[in-house]
Amino acid sequence: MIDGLDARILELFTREPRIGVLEASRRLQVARGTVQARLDRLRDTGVIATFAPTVDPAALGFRVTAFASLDIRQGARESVAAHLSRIPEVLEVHTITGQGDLLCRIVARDNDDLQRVIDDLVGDDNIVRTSTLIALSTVVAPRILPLVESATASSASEPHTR
Amino acid sequence: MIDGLDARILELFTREPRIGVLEASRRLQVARGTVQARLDRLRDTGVIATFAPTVDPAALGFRVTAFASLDIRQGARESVAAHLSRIPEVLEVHTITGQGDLLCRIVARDNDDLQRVIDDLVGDDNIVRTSTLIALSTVVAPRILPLVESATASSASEPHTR
DNA sequence: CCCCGGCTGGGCAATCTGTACAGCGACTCA
DNA sequence: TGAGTCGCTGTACAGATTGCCCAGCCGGGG
Repeated sequence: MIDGLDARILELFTREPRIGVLEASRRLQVARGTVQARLDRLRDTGVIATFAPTVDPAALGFRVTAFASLDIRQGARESVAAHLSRIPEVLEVHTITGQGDLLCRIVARDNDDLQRVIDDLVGDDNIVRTSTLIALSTVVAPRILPLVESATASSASEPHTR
Repeated sequence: MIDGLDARILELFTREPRIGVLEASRRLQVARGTVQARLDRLRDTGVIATFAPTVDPAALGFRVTAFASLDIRQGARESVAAHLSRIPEVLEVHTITGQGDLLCRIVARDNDDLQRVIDDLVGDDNIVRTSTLIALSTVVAPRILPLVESATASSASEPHTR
């Protein structure tokens, strides 16, 4: 899917985002056009989902992160989804296997505020039961580079440098 | 913490990351220096954690996302953390309240591969019990703009435009 | 009433971007 | 083996952008 050069490009832009295509090509010892083409391709294929800056909720004052598991009434998924998407503190929601039906990642300003957010959450009658886990600390910060590395073809084969 | 202009800058750069400072200043009808200063400040204060591109694991071939809850032996957190950080498919780990001790976000190429990843996970003797939830679909995709909006001072007060 | 921080509008040199083109080596298919 | 294709290189050029600086202006706080 991606080769060693792609991986190096991703790594470089992850570590030093403001670097620019030209400087990147110098660092990687390849032609500028190559970096540009690779970057375009990575974007086109969706590997790079977006170049948007990453915003830290904590720095916005939302210092508490929690995961809420919701049991919802049969067939009410659409409705609940709409409800959840109207709550700004809900950062992402997944349908999941297991006891709960939905898993939400939510944030709040503090523990009291979390209560408010949860009250908002369960404000929908289609939500039958909830269970909330508060994230106390981050053991492994969100990361992607190790995965990029392990997804690299050359890390498994591909002898030629290309 | 942040005002309306900050919020508009964040929104603009989130929607059209490649826009550049100059074009952004035109769109927002403010001086270029202002956008530049705001952007610098947002970065310095940590609101913008990074300008790194967002990589999509699915596009790398890791189409399965799961959340694993781990019960670990007392006092073995450090050791387990090190163990987890060595597994590329582990994208983030939080210490949490509740029954489990750690919550991991993991990805895998497919369901079979997920089994392999989980086997890797529980390869540490300090992990007592695990419970895995597979994400079947994304109900609300990771987002931050609604939160930015709700964190904006002007959305609550601050009458002057500044 | 003065000072200060923040925004404006302007300017300048240096750099980068977008784009194009020809050459070249490697690979694929006949 | 030969033709065609693909990706990378090196180069080129115009136009746009960046980083940085400055003077002026304005409103709020002391």
